[in-house]
Amino acid sequence: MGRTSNARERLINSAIELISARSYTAVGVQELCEHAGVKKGSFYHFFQSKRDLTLAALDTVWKGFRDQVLEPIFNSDLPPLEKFNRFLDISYERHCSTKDCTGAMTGCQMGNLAVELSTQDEVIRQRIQEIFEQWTGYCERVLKEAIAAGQLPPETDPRTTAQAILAYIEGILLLGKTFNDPSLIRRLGQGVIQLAICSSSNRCIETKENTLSS
Amino acid sequence: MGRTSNARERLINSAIELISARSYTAVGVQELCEHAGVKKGSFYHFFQSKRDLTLAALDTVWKGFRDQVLEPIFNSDLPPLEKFNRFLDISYERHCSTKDCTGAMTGCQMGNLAVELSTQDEVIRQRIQEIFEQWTGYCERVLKEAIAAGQLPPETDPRTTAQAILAYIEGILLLGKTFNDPSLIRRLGQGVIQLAICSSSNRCIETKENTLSS
DNA sequence: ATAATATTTTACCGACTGGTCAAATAAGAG
DNA sequence: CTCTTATTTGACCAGTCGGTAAAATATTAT
Repeated sequence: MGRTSNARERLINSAIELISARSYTAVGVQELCEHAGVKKGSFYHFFQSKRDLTLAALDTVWKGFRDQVLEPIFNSDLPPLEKFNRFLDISYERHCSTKDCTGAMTGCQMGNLAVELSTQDEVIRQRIQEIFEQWTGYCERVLKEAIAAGQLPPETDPRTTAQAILAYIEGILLLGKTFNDPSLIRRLGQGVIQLAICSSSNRCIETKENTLSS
Repeated sequence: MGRTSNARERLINSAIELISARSYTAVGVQELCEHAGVKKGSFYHFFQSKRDLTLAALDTVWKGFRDQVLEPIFNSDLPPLEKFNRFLDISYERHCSTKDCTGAMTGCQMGNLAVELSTQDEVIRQRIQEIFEQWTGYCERVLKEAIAAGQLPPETDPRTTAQAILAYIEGILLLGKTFNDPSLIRRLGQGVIQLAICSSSNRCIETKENTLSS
């Protein structure tokens, strides 16, 4: 009963677009409403607070990223370690197109929020921590595949290595944003495989084939 | 002639403390003034704008970091690659002590500002870009030392590798902040040397000695 | 057609935003 | 001691912040 509306979805989409382009604090509820074509009273009909909308936007971003990027790549039949290269190729394309549209490389939507809000909003921090843990879960499974396939030494610690890879990716996006230059994803992305090799031993171990060539 | 004052320095110190703990936008001019014991009129006697103070704070942070951390370590007589491990040890200690004091790991002061403001303030973005370029300059020199000492393959590209290392460090600090857990610096920091090895060739090359052991 | 309800609208709140200005004041140099 | 100048002070600005409350309005299920 009662009427229906997509204002909630419009608000979430506006939040993703505006906050990604600028920052959480730099975008106000008023601007969010104007961009979504929603009056402020309606905003607070659908969300308890600006933070609440941000949490919803965060979930939407994560779901989209997981379903459209992570799942297709990490469930594909590519050789395990090749999946990281494929991931970086997709990331490069995505960040190029947003830079072509807006003039600026915006970096990682989740990493941006984490940096801005982790010390200020414990709920948001924990949500992003959960997301990053799921994120590394995908990497971890691929690393185990690679170990099973003999492409990584059996002493490799999949969990730590997965975290190292995520850290490296986030760092690349941070640097790319700072330099406003997506090509850093290309240049630095090549090193991501090195992070996997030899991670638990200090000696370097030969890989069986040239599985690392892009 | 006329009186003297350290209000300018007090404002810079307050900016470093408050903005590092929260964020640029989350800290207002009013709060900055109260924390520094300065009236707002004085603020605008010393600085043209909030952004101006932030640029001054950025310079102070960078100078301190360079003089107290980078220079002592990278100009020391440690084996070249060992310098990165030493750097990470110091970083770990620093982030632990700020977490013990404030309850939160705050991450990289410069990286935080870069993430928050790169898309919004071109002047600040460029300043941080310059800082990061100097930062990588230190890494680059160490990598060249290591190549000369035969600890890295001669095909190593020092510039790209230096950027990769900075990206990895920034990523570790981002993840550490998100998880509010400085121990990530320890756990993930071990991988930093892997980034240097084999970075330009796709084959893994044996290091001459166990120069990488911590 | 109507009743129940989901949505929209409008007006409003106190607090705070970054920034301005001119007058008051204190301290250095001569 | 005085003159000059750097600093301090407090009042003020328009605009925005996140959030509230209640009445008006559609809309859907019956």
